[in-house]
Amino acid sequence: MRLLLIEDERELAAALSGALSKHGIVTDHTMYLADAFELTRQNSYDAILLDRRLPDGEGLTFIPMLRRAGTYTPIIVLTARNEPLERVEGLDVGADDYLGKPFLVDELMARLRAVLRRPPSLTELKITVGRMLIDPLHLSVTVESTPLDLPRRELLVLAALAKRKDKTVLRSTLEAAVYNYEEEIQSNALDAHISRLRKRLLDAGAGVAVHNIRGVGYLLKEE
Amino acid sequence: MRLLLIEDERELAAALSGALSKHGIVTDHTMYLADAFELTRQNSYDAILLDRRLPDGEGLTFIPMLRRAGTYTPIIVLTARNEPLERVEGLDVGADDYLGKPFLVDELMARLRAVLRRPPSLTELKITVGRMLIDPLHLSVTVESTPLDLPRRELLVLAALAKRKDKTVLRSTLEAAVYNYEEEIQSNALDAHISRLRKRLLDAGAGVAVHNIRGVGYLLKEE
DNA sequence: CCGCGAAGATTGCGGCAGCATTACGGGGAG
DNA sequence: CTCCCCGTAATGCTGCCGCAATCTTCGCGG
Repeated sequence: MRLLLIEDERELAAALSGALSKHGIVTDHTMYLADAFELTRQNSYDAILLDRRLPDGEGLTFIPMLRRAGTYTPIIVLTARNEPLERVEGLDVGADDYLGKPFLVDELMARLRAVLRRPPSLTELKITVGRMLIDPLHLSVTVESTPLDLPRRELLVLAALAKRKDKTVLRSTLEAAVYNYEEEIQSNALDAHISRLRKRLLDAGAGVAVHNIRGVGYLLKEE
Repeated sequence: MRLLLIEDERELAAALSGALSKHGIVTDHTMYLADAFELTRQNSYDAILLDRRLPDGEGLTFIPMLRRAGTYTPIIVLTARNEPLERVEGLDVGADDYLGKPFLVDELMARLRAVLRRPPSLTELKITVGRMLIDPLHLSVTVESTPLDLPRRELLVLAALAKRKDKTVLRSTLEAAVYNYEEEIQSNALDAHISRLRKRLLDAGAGVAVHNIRGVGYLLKEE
C-alpha cells in the first residue's frame, strides 16, 4: 500500500512515515500542494493524507483540483482545525474522512482501512474478444478466467490488435506498439511474433483469429 | 434517500428523524437488532445509522452479520462510546464511519454525503489463495489458520500479488508497492524478495506459486 | 486458366537479456 | 551482543526474440 502524505510539520511527517511503515505502508511525503499534484500525476496512490495549513495555501483547495483532474483517490484530512463546522467543510469539498490532530496512529489505520474497502479501481479498461479477457493496462490475458501468459512482445501485439478489434491495424502501428524508436528491426520479426502468437492462441482455444490484410496490416476477429 | 436508524433513546431518535426529514431523508427507526436485520431484508436502505448500546446487544455485532448476509449498505456508528480504541474497533468490524455523541446534525449530514460518495464496497476483506488466507489491509497471513509471519518487504510483495491473484502484476507495480520514491534500488532487490518469499511459501506449504512472466511481471496462482 | 513476383507464414538457430538463487555484510531492533 | 532483515553482487540458466532460410498464399496480367 502506498500513500501520499502532504504535511508541513517535518517531525510529524517523519514520525508518521515511520509508524506507517511498521504497518507495511510506503509513504511519499511532500510539503507543497504543487508538488503533491505532480506526484499524483506520476504515481498511483491508494490514499492521500492531507494537512490543511500548508506553506503554499489551504490544503482543502487541493481536493477539488484533484477531482477535476479525474483522480478519485480517497483523501483523509489530518488537521488541527477540528471544529465540527470545519469538519463539515472538509468533507463537503470531497474528503472521504476527516481526522483531528492529535490522533492515534491506530485510529488513522482503522480509518484508512475503512476508506480502502472499495473496489480497486474504477477505470479498469478491459476488452473481451472470443473467450479472452484482455487487460491492456496490466498486460494480462485470461481465457475463460484461467490466466494465459504470453511473452512480452506477443502480448503487446495482441493488446494493440484487441484495442481495435474487428478493425484493421496498420503494420506500422503494430511495429510502433512493440518497438520503441531506439530498437529498429531489419527483418520480419513482427511476422514471427504474429505467427507464434497465432499458435499460442490456437493452443489455448482463445476463440479468436488474427487475419492478414495483404499490404496493409492485421485484424483481430472472433472465430 | 432512505435511512435505517437503530437507536434505543426515543427522544434522540425522534429528534434525529425530524432533523433528517428537513433534508428530505426518510428514516425507518427501530430499537432492536433483530428487527433491524429483518428490515434490511425487506427494504433497501441508502445507509444505516447504528448505536452500540442496544437492549438486545452490542450494536457492532450487527455489522458482520449484515455483511455476511451479503449486504454492503454503508454504516455509520453513532455512539457515546467514543474513545479512540472504541472507534478503531467499530471501523474494523466494517463500519464506514464512526461519530461520537453528541454531534451536530450538520456533521452527520456531511459524513453521510462523504460515505455515499464512495463507490459501494464490494471488496472482500480477506483473500484466499491455496491454503492461505491473506488480509491485505492488516497485512496478516495464515496457512490453515496458523499464522505465518513474513518479513515486511516480502509481505508487501505477497499482498500486492494477492490483490490481483491469477492476474499479472507489473514489475513496476510491485516496486511501487514496496519502495517510495526516495529509496531507489540499483540491484535486483525485488528479485531477491521474490526468491525468498517463494522459499518461505514452499516451507509453509502454502499451496501457491509465484509465476514469472518474462519481461512483464509476476503472478500469484494456486498450485 | 496459368505463371510469376511479392508479401506473408513458419520454423530452427544462436545470442543475450532477464530471472533465480545464494552468499555476504551492513545495520537496526530487542 | 545477537538475530535477522535486506540490499548487493556474482553465478548459472532459461527461453525470448531477432535473424534468415524456406515454403505458402495471394493478386495481377497475359
